[in-house]
Amino acid sequence: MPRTDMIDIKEAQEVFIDCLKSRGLRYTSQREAILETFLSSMKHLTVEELYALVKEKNMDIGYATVARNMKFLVECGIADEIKVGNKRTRFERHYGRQHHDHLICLKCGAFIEVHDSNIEMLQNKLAEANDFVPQRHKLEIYGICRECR
Amino acid sequence: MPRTDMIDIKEAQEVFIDCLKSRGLRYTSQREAILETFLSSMKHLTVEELYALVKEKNMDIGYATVARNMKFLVECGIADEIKVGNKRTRFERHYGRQHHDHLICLKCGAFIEVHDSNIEMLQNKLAEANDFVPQRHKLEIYGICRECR
DNA sequence: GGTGATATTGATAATGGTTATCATTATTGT
DNA sequence: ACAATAATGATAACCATTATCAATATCACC
Ligand SMILES: [Mn+2]
Ligand SMILES: [Mn+2]
Ligand SMILES: [Zn+2]
Ligand SMILES: [Zn+2]
Repeated sequence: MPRTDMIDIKEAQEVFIDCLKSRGLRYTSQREAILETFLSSMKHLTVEELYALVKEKNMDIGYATVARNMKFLVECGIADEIKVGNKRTRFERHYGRQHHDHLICLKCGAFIEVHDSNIEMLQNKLAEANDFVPQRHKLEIYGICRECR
Repeated sequence: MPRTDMIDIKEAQEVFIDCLKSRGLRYTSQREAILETFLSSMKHLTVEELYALVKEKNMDIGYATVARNMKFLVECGIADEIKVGNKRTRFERHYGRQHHDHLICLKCGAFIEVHDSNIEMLQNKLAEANDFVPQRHKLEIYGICRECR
């Protein structure tokens, strides 16, 4: 694991601990394991996948605990939810990252991260032109990735 | 109801009938009621809402029949599915309309239809730059609409 | 360190939307 | 009319998510 990731995890840990404290909540060993496993993976994980990863580290943990705490990570700004269709919700790191959108492969399910500030700018103009105050958006392009062709 | 909508419904009816025929399926009174009610509404409807509308026209019909046939309408290119978060799937007319995206109000749930060909063009370039063959996309901007401010 | 208050955990049940099942009814072609 | 096939609709099954709650762990305070 590269050093920068270690530093990121330490920082995120502090953010998480502060966020929990401000709500009268505690930083438990389960929460530490979930946070570290999540941030180390660098993938777009489901609760089930993360649950399996935490258990691999000979950590005895319950599915509900993982699910519950991923919600807290989202509320604390450390994780983001990704909902595609009716499939299981996935989570990705949010803290320390910039906004991005996704190209999603219909064959292998890969998430390719992209960003285009021109598109973002035009989106804001589009909202403004409709007297609409934008708060967030979701752009997903579905198709076939390089490897699947 | 404006005349153009009547014509639209007649056209869509033919498309639906042809699509059903090509699959060895039949055009029933329930399917007619679902199609006409759906196309007349001009809204982004859930199965439940459409089910209620069909029943209002003193049509005795089952929920499963509405749900099943909305799937057929999608497969026949007459309707489009809209899935936002984990909320119930909504349907809108597809046949005879051009592609558009949505501004979605977080307060009242309104769907404002928008289109920006520059954004669409940039999306295609973005996909191409990543060696990705786009097939479809979903752009949703969440915020507060004019009426809710 | 002991104590009472409060939060956490994890097994399991409940929920809610969607889809499948299947006996009954309707339609079709001959 | 008959046999074949599809459609319907009540209900059950499914599945991801969320709620419940008894048992356990942690905290603040003395
Ligand atoms: Mn991502
Ligand atoms: Mn629309
Ligand atoms: Zn792929
Ligand atoms: Zn609104």
